[in-house]
Amino acid sequence: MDLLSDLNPEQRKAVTIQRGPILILAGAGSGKTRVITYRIAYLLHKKYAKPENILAITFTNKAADEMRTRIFKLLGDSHRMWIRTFHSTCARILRETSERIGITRNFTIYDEHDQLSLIKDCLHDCNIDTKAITPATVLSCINKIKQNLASSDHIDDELIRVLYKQYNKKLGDYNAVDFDDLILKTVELFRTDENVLMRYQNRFKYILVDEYQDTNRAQYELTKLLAAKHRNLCVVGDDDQSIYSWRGAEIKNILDFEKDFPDAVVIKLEQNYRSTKTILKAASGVVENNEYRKPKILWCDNDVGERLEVFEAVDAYNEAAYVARKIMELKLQDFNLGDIAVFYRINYQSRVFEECFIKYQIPYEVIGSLKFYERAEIKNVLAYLKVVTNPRDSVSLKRIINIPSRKIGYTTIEKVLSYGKEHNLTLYESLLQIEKITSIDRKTKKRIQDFVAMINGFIELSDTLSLYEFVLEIVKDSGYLESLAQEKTEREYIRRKNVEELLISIKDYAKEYPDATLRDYLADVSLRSEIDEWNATDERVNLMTLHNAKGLEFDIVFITGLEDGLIPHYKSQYELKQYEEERRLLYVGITRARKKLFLTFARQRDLFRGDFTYTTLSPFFREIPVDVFATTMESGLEM
DNA sequence: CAGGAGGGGCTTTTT
DNA sequence: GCCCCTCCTG
Repeated sequence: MDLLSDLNPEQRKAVTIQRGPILILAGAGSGKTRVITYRIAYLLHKKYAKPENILAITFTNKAADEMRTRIFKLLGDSHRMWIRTFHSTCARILRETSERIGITRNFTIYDEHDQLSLIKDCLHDCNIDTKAITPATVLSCINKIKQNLASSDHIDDELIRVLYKQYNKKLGDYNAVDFDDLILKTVELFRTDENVLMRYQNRFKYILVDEYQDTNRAQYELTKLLAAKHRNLCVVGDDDQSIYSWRGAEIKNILDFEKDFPDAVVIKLEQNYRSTKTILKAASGVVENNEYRKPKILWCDNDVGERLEVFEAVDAYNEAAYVARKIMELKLQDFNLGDIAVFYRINYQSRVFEECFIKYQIPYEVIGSLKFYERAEIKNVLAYLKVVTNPRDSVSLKRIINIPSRKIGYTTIEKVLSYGKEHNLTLYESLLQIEKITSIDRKTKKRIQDFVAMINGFIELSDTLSLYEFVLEIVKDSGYLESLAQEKTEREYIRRKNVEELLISIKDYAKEYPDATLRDYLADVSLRSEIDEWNATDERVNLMTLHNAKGLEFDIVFITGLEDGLIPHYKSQYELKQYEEERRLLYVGITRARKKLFLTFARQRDLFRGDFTYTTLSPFFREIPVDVFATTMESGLEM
């Protein structure tokens, strides 16, 4: 098979091992995606596996789409394989078997915003002041418990234990799950139902997990359960690129793989094909200072390349102007704007770059900050769809009952809710019995009855219309589109444009997946991230956080805001494990660059409007070997 | 009882 | 800049 000729000996070994557990420690730019795709192609080509026996897990939907495309190019077919993220894999498994865990196929997936609404309701129910404990704190505790597969009996904090139970009870009542539930409930299902587990074990004879260093406890457990029978588990990752511990990721999953599978074949990919020698030297200089890592040496055969340019800016505006000027120079040198990326630690930093790039007329794309599917107007439309598929979803129902304004306000909802609590009914069921609630006046009852009649009408329609026609019907009939059409303010205009954009995207979706139901659509969009939507083009500079940069590469990279308190972030300064993760974050950023790297920092930065602080240089900056820097610096940098 | 206007608080990273 | 809370009006 000639595809093996594209590979170096280590890569080839990883691709051709027929069975058993494999750990691939793949340094940055060492061709790990190539190894995974070629391995899948090889297994199928050699008839070791059928397409339906393959489960490949990626970190983002975008990575999954790319992998599918690559396999399609190699084999001419990529159907029946499962190439998905952990979350979308589990969503699908739960959909196929949901009745066994007490939810229906129509379950709603709650995002962080929905989770917070639910937690606020719980706090409200328990008469707890949000000043005593913030909803965000509760959310973070709940997520952690689920990510670590912790038992609720072992929660020390009484308050959290009560809230945790209440929160989960509500999710159950609403026929809804949160992100972490997708994994957690699948693990629980596999643990309790041997037949279901066996069905999936038999199906997935070969399992491949990418970015294994960023799996959490629940994902680890899920992987182990699925692979227990055939033991053809191939995990790929790099401990130096583990940057999601705050989301429950445990670096020890990759460090201890050989303990879990003593017969594992370990393959190290240490040749970097991406960057210049200079860039690699800078990256190594930084990451070598970490204590928690497997020792390794990344090397490359590429050119020495250009040295790193450093700029000390007066403030963030000066920093952005420098980046803009450099980008104009690069453009004159025939670089595509699409080959250029600007990275920063926090989304907030993107604003100054945006302002500046508009002024300099540099086309750009911001990836991540204001996520399309998290915009209020988009969530409103989706909430209508969620209520129609799952009327028990009270978070969505509450969201839309008065959007557009129907004069059904807070006090009325409270009355309906307390009636529901008394009679053990969901919000929707209570609305159906609105006649019986004596404390609500005639006029309000009429408004509610009209609303319920409208929703019921939508539910009936959902079977007869196509996905696109149906959504169009809803935004028109509900009066939502019209309410945005007033265009009194710039904001309302943008909102309407966004809703129209959503309609177009639904049309495209329906074209791509003609068989997809409303339920499929909702599951898909609930699990889509901003990076998934991003399409690299030649014409626009890419702006994103260091986290979003993982797995990507660009000719030219700017890493900005190299200041103490930003990289490392001030909240991660005090604990060594977090501190080292910040160092890895910088390492990830540096290793994205193929040809040229720019580092910038600002002497003062406005934390938020008008409040300036003087900064000091990032301690990580001093770890970069001095001889990789260009000698001609734009300012008198004190080293 | 609904809803708009105005004021104060806080911002890490995201499937 | 965004969200949430409060206060006031109709």
